Amino acid sequence: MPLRSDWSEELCPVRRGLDVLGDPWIMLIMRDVLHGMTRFEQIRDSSGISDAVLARRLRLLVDEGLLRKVDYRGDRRTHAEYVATEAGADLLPIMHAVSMWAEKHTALPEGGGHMAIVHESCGSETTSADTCSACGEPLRPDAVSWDKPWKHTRERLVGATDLPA
Amino acid sequence: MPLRSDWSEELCPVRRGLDVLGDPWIMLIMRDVLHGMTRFEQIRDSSGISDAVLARRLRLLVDEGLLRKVDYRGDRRTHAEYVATEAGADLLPIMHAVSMWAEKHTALPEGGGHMAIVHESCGSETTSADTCSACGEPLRPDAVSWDKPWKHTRERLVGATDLPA
DNA sequence: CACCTCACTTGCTCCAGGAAAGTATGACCG
DNA sequence: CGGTCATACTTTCCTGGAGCAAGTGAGGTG
Repeated sequence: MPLRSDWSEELCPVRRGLDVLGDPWIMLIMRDVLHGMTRFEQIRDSSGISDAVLARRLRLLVDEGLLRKVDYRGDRRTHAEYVATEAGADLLPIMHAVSMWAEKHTALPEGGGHMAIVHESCGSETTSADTCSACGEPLRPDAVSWDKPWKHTRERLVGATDLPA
Repeated sequence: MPLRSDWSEELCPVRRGLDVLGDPWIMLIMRDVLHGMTRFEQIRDSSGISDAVLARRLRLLVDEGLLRKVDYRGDRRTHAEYVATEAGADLLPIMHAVSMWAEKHTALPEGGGHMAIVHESCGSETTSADTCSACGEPLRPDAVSWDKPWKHTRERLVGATDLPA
């Protein structure tokens, strides 16, 4: 990745992973995409990223194979959309792990609350990042909801769409 | 954290987590510390970080409560040492998740190989980031080894040392 | 007391980030 | 068929952190 020294050839997989993920915006963009926010302006408004940086990151994510850009026929015109590939959807366990770490080790701000990660297949909250702690099944994105009490929403995620619609 | 816009007050826990973790060096430093590399020069030489950036990151990590700085009486003089707190040791599932993602979705470089994460309590490799997929126990850092075939080593991690030695 | 090691700090240049404004494309509107 | 609007960027400008290299200061050593 051109934003920093290139770690894609490192032998340690943690370091190779950080070559892509060691940037605060990457994960935030992918979080939005997995919540069904696929359009440029949706992601920008949701994450607060600047136009220039968002454009660069989206290009990077497409190059790295985490996102796929598709032209989507909306109500009255075609939009550009970014959807997660399997590599992108597979960031979900990392997001869960980050979320669980933050809930345990950062101060809950005013008005916040515990975000439960719910495995819709079995209906239970999971305490593991990658495997449902209740039923033992692997957590697939399209079977997971994030329950956000501060927004009074329970949002179902969307999975990979490797095949064009 | 002063390196970027402050996200510590965000309601979304993913974003609060990225306030600390959205930097490539943080995770790399913590990886080294969990491998028992606790001294300034060890971390610098292992990770390739520059002196100035390492010093700033160590200060940040101490401020954020992921590391604790201790003066350690060595062979002939006292050294500064950085050891993981519980908050620091709890990054382990995130590292595992990053490692597993990278092994699945990045190209293995020349001379590389699969890094197995071994739960020493039961002797099995785990495929889950936070819970041993073989025996179901939570993965504690001091019961985990990383098997690195390219170095022909199997390195036992060290856990949190919240109480001064 | 000159010298060494360790853990930083300082200075310098360069490039990425953030904010705001500009632009290209296509759609719809009269 | 020209004007306006929405969308998805690109460009410009400024500031600040990254990376490199050299310096500094506190202990300990011969």
